[in-house]
Amino acid sequence: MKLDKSLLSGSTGLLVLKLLEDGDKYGYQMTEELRRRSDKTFELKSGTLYPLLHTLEQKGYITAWEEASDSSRPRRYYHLTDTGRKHLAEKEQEWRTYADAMVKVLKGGEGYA
Amino acid sequence: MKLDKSLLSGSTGLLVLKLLEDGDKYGYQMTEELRRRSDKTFELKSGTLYPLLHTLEQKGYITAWEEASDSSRPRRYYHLTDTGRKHLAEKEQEWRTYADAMVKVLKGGEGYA
DNA sequence: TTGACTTATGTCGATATTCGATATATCATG
DNA sequence: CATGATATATCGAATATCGACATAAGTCAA
Repeated sequence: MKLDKSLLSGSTGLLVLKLLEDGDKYGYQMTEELRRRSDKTFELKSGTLYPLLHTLEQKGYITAWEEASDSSRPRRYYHLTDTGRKHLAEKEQEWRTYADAMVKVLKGGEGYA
Repeated sequence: MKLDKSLLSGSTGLLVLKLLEDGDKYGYQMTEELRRRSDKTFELKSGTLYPLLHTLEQKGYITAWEEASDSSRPRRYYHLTDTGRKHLAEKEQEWRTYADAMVKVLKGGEGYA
């Protein structure tokens, strides 16, 4: 089944921050883990992920550090800051509020009309 | 609490079609009913609603008819077509899939790492 | 009666989000 | 040695939403 990607847009930041709650991770790893944890529902594209990570870093929610490596291209690990952790908690609450409201509307309007 | 409007963006079309499932409605009425049924969580702006209605009409999901009136500005009522009804069912299913995946990710990754 | 508020539909430009395409580079596997 | 996986990144296009603005009729109180 082809899913409309825009159905939950705006929540990608929340998902990424949530992944970092468990510990530092690098971009590609996040893509993989998100696919796994969501049973292939969320497939983050590189064109979405990397600009998003830069934005989250600019906002102070995450910080980056580079894995030391001689030969190959270094991995950029990201770390969830205290500010990011607070922001994540707020966003999680917001999502629950929205999801609850959605359920209410989808339940039907028989009792209202 | 100020809610981030973009958190569930993309689902507005689904909400509007859902409202029309109960019967024909006009734009302003949808705004009111959506606010009521969602306990003030969803507040549809006119700048969002009217262009959206025109788009849904173009796609054949809804049809419009004007309330007969001599003096005042006529209300534009919208009707859910069969195509729209099918589309609504698909979108509802998609939303449930996404919401389920969201819950899985937000549950935490302890069991995965 | 005048001013404010609600009802009602609509456009426009700005902003944000996401995707697809493209680019680059390393490593493992056949 | 070519293909695919790993890994990060940019760019332009498409889309969604909002805030501001415009218009116009009805209601209600000072």
